[in-house]
Amino acid sequence: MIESTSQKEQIKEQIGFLFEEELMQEIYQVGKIKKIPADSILVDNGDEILHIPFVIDGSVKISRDKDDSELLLYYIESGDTCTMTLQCSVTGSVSEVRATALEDSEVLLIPVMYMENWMNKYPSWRRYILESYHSRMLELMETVDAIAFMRLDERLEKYLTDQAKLTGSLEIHHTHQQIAEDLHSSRVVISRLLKQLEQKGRIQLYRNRIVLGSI
DNA sequence: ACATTAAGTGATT
DNA sequence: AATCACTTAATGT
Repeated sequence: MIESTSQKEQIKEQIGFLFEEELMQEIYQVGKIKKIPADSILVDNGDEILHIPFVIDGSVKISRDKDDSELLLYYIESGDTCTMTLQCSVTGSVSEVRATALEDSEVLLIPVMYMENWMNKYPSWRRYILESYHSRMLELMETVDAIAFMRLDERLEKYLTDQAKLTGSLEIHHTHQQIAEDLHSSRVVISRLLKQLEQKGRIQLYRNRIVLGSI
C-alpha cells in the first residue's frame, strides 16, 4: 500500500502515462516501494518470484549467472520491468537471471497474484506487458549480436558508452574486474584493452574510476 | 608502517 | 584472448 503523496507522485511520473487511472489506484493499493542500494542484488538466480519489480528510480542490470561466471544481458531503466520475472510469475518457476542495482535505485513491487487478473481487466496492462517482452527481446538480440560479431575491444567501448548513457555520467565507477565479469572476460584482458583506449585518448583511467572523453 | 585490493605487464599457450 | 606469475600503485587500518 502506497500512502505517501510524494511516492504516488513519483510512481505517477514514471509509469502513470502507461495506465488508466483505475489501474493506477489498484497499483497504489497493492504496491510497495523498495529502495535498492547500489550493487545489491534484487533478484538472484533460483529465487522464487513473488513480486514483479518496476524500476521507478535508477537502473538495474540483468545478468546471466552460471558456474561463478556472469554475462550481462541488458539493463532496465525507469518505467521498465524485467520480462524474466513476468515469465516466472505466470509459470511459478524460479528466476534464471540475476538483477543487480546499478546505482541507488527504487523499485515498485507488485505481488504476482494480480498479474493475470490485470491482463484480462486492463488493456493498457496487457499492451504494456507485451511491449515489454518485445523490447527486452530486442535488447537481448543486440547483446547476442555484440557477442557474435564484435571484437572484445569494440564490445568494451560499447559497454562504456552504454553505461555512461544509462547513468548520465561520463564517470564509471567499476573495477576492471567487474567489467570483465559483465563482459565475461578476464580482468587482465580488460585492463589491457582499457590501457589501449587510454593511449588513444578516448578515456582516462584511475583506481575504481574511468572517465570517458565523450559519448 | 603494514595489509589489502586494484591495476599494469611480460611471457606462455 | 586467456592464464600465470609477478610488480607497482592506491587505499584502508
